[in-house]
Amino acid sequence: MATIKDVAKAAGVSIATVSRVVNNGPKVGEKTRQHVLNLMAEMGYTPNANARALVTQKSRTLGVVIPDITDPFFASLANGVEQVAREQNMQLLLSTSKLTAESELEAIQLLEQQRCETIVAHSKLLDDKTLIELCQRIPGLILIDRYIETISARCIWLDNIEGGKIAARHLLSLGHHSIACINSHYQIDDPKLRLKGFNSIINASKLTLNEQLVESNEPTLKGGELCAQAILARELPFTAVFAYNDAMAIGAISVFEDNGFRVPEDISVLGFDDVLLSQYSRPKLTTLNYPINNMARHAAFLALSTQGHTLTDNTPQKYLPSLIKRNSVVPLV
Amino acid sequence: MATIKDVAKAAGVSIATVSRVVNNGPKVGEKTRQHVLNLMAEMGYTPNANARALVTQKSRTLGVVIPDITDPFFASLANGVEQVAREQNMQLLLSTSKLTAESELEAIQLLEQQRCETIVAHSKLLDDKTLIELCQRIPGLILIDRYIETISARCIWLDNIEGGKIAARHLLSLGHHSIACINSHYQIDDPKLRLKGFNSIINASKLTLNEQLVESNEPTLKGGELCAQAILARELPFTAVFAYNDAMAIGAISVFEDNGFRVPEDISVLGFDDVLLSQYSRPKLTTLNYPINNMARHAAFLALSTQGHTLTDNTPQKYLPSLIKRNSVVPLV
DNA sequence: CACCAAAGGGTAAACGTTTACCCTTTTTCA
DNA sequence: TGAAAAAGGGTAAACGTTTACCCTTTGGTG
Repeated sequence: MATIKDVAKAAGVSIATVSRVVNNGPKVGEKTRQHVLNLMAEMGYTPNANARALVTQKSRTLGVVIPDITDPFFASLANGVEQVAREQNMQLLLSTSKLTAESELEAIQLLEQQRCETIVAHSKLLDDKTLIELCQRIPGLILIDRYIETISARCIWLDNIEGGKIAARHLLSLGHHSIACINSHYQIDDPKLRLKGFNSIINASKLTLNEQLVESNEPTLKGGELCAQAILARELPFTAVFAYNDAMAIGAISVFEDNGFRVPEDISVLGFDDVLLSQYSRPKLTTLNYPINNMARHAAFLALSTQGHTLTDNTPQKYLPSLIKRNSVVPLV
Repeated sequence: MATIKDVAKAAGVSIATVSRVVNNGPKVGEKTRQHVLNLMAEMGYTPNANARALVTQKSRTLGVVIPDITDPFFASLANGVEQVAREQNMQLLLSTSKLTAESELEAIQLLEQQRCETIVAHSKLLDDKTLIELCQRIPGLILIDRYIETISARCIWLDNIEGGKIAARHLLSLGHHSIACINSHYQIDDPKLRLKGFNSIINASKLTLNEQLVESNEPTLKGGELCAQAILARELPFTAVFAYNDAMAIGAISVFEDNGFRVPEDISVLGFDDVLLSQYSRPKLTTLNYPINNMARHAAFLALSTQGHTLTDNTPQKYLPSLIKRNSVVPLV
């Protein structure tokens, strides 16, 4: 592979000159510039980003850590960071973590080795202490979907409690009083917080959530199906369901319909996340929008500004989900 | 950020020794190793991947070019490459291209600059000539979802014609004779080839495809809806639909149902791609599986072997879609 | 015509590693 | 006991760039 030296030699100039034409620098005459440009094209010269990064101390690289690109939610997250990378003429380095603390740590460290100028990490399993240390050591590290008070300036998160409240208010306002909950059984805060918010509103209106109508499973289509079956098996009356996410909601809907219930006529189903899926389902899903793409963009910018690249605006780092009304939730008649 | 020199100085050894402990090299005594290890941890030392890449001439980096991570099909592609990266202890560099030739070229060049050891590129818009040149210059470049005869050894592609044939045979075998086609209007080969294969089987059984029942639009949910509306507007009888992809199929289904047709009872709908979506839809989609994840893995391995990393097996590089029977297609009664 | 500035371009150090080669100390074994 | 081999560790070049600093030529100004 041709290096700057090869080009310099071929052109009969110094490497400094070649470097200047590559970077559109000053101090190079028009004929020389053209001459060098021609030779570069001819020789197929491409600057070596590693060497550049080494000498300039800037990798022009943005890292992102997620568990799974295949999950539309995380794809959307990665997409947000990618957009910023593109706008800033940077590259996206993607590191995936398995669902273990060690794996998350490793993913972050790999990105650190690459000297990413900035890292947006979705870490649910690493403990606060480790994350705090990491943030101290890595200036451009931003945590997304996580809130740690000590380093809140480095966090971008969604208010899950408020999400649960919004859901409860909406269902209540439509006259639903017997509501089932289909939750994730993952050992992270999100499911607990959403249920907590939901419960608080239910209680505030002198109602109680029937424990028998709350089921947990993995946050997937299959998990949703299993929860729905379990709930149906109890043979208790209910008119609405608050699901942990859209995939579970869709799984539940299919079970309801297979059992002769119509959605939304017999049972209203409220999702969470507003992933693409929710627009493809029948009926189209009423859900809570999780502005993950915007949050990811924000995280990326924040990370850049931490490095002094851009000036930091002061948009609050706590986001709120918003209700998207489609067709899976209707008023109780 | 601490460098190897800092650690060496603190430990009172040479940088060579530190380098050896970092790389688990030989020629370093147990006490020295421990001593250095402790200091590294204490100082928060992390090796600089750029410097390493420069001196070893290996970036341990795998690049992938796709138009959009958010599209489940491409997410699956990226996922395949990512799996290989993980297995090989390498990093994934993701570069997205807009739907223009220049943008695709730029995305590849960006990855080339990073000296990715291999690049898996999904390029539909770049012309053959440019791609051939690129393959000549970049040893680890592999083209996925594209077939160019001159460089077929560098291509991994799906047999779209055969896909169309499989679809036609299946529908015909179930007794469907009046079949509508909902196609993509993108100016790439895939839609044409699928229709060509489809047509060839139809003709072979002395039937003809009614031109009035063929509609094209963008390969999305919306596009599928528009096609379905256009076809319905013609008021011609048909009992089955062959859609370009699952998204279009789902869009079409929703239009059919909104117009009082039941799927599959009144109209059978056959999709293509077998993305996650197809399992989430109601009815679950009968579709052709596009083994993109495997193809991407294969591409990544192929790219690595081109570099002499692994030995190349001789799996054929042309893949065939396979029929996945779910619930959107039934025999004509 | 002398002087100076501007324009064009070269030299070499530095970035953080790896590794071939060399040197010293310790161990092994005849 | 002595020599050779093994073990442990150091020196310095090289990877491909960028950039501060320096030098030479040209042209303009008084």
